[in-house]
Amino acid sequence: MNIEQKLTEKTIDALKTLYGGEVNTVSFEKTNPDFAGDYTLVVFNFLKLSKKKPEDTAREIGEYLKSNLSEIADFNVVKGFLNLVISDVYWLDYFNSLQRKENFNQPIPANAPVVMVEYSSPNTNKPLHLGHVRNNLLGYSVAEILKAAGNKVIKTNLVNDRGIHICKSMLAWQKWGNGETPESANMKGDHLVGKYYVLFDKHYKAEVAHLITKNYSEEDAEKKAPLMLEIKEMLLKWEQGDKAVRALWEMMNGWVYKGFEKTYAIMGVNFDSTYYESNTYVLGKEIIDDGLAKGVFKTRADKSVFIDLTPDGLDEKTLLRGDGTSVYITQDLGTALKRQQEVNFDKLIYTVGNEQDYHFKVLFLILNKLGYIWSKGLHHLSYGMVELPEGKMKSREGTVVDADDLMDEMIATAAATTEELGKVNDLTETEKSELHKIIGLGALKYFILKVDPKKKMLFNPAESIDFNGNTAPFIMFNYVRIRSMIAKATSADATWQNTANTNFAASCLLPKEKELISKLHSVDAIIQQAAAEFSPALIANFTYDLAKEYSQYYHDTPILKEEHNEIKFFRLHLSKSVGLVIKELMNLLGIIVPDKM
RNA sequence: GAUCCCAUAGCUCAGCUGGAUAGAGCAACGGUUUUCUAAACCGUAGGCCUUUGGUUCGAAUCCAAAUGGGAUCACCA
Repeated sequence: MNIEQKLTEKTIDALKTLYGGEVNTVSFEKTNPDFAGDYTLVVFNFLKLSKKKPEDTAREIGEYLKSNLSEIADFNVVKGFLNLVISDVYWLDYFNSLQRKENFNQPIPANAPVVMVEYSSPNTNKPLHLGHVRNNLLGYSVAEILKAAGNKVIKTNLVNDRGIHICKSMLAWQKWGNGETPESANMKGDHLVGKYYVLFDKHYKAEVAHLITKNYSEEDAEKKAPLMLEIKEMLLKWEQGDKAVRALWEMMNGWVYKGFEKTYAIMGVNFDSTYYESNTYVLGKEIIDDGLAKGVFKTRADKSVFIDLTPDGLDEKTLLRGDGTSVYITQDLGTALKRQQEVNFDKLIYTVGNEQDYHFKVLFLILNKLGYIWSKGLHHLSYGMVELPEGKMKSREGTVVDADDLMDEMIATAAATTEELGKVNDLTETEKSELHKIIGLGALKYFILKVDPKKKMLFNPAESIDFNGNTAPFIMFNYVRIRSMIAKATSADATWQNTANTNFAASCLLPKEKELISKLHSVDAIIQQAAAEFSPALIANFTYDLAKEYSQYYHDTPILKEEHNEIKFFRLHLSKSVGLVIKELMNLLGIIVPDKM
């Protein structure tokens, strides 16, 4: 039982003994740094029970706790706030018992909940941009956090590899590509395909403009433009399985996959399974029949199937076209059912931007109405858009920040900064470039993940991402100092590692040391909270706080230079623990920490 | 027209399950290095927590409205 649970339990006892009150739960908070103490109980809520002044109530509870809990060294009362001072002995004992494991990926019990995390879900007509980067980093990190919190996690990707937008780049390449390939163009496959997607749009817009000069309405021009007609025909051929179209489709998608693989590899994300919409888009018919049989869905005169959600404050939603073909939501219904049948998940997390809030609301509601109990386990991890100073990114208007370019720039900046500081000249070129990658990508990942996923975030390309302050390089820097110090200590005298801290006098514990131990004490709770809220930002901000505390400690406190071995060894052990925790928490964000920098 | 989301320092963000004097980083200004990695540390300055009303012993936090910003409401995905 940890100290918070003990406090809660004894406080409930205190209220019963002192005032005869039955209370189910009380909550403590960390004492405000301006006051003496570790935990604070706000007693205003108990005045009805005590029928006494706040100060008296607080004092009486304080006295009860002090005499019934050996961990409490002292207490003080300020107005209605009861500040409890936990004894140094408790913190030191806790630290001694803390056998911090090397990483959080402990064996997961066989009966652990199965959680599927879907993320990335790219279109195969253009390269990934900053918006996708946020999606990928979030999905990957949330999956890792869920693992650390004791879940069986399956990372999954749903690739949008078909549809009219895919045909656009295909047609453009066919018309104007002259057989260009990624090799001949010396270009990543996804970028090459993206080039033709943009090219299509350019020609298409020209056609539309031309038709408008011939007195077509804008709407008509968009529909009648020759390229639009060709595209529709191509899509139809694709659906009919036309050999030539399919071959072109497979070739160009192949290019894109090769490109994506590279991007994923450098980004450091991965998947346990991948679904392709070209396979899943026909799914869902089963569900349609089921819904019709249950009377949840209805049929219109033209044979299209829909559900009336107006009683739920939503609209009518079409689920199947009149010609019997699937729409987006049909496929999602089918894919959800298929996944449930295949992996029997307890939870399925969809990492998708908040522009699709309505879609997922409808999707979950429909599954619920169909009586699928498992639909309660579905969750839309809805994240905010990444905006540029001039607004939202738009692929077609070219106002996107390309993922590959951005990562390259980050690595280049990291390289320049590292060279300038010149602290790692003993590394080989290979080691150096690996280090630049770790620092540059770490900075980018941290920059994105430290923001609450639910909120939109702003990225200003003109201002480069910081390497100082609340950043990954700062956190890494503290880790590296610890590593360096420990290496020195060990090469001088390795015995410290085997020395327990049992002889260390609690009276020597510095306030900062107590704070650091208290911080380590709350790591597990933070991980659980981050898992419950699907929020890597909580991990990021906690890790920064820890690193900052440590940085101050490191600055103010002699460690290697401490003369008394007992104290020196304790400080080394404390530093080592902080280092391990930093490493583990950063890994949950998908960030690697270097040994030198 | 309807629904949903957002508003905290010059900028980017924490804090939001109600609690004490609202915190970081960047940018600005000043200081710290013969001593464990200065990508650091310390200090100064910077706030009507968009506004108004309500609930409460107590509101940045909960509720309502207003204002401003964003998104969504396809037989598109």
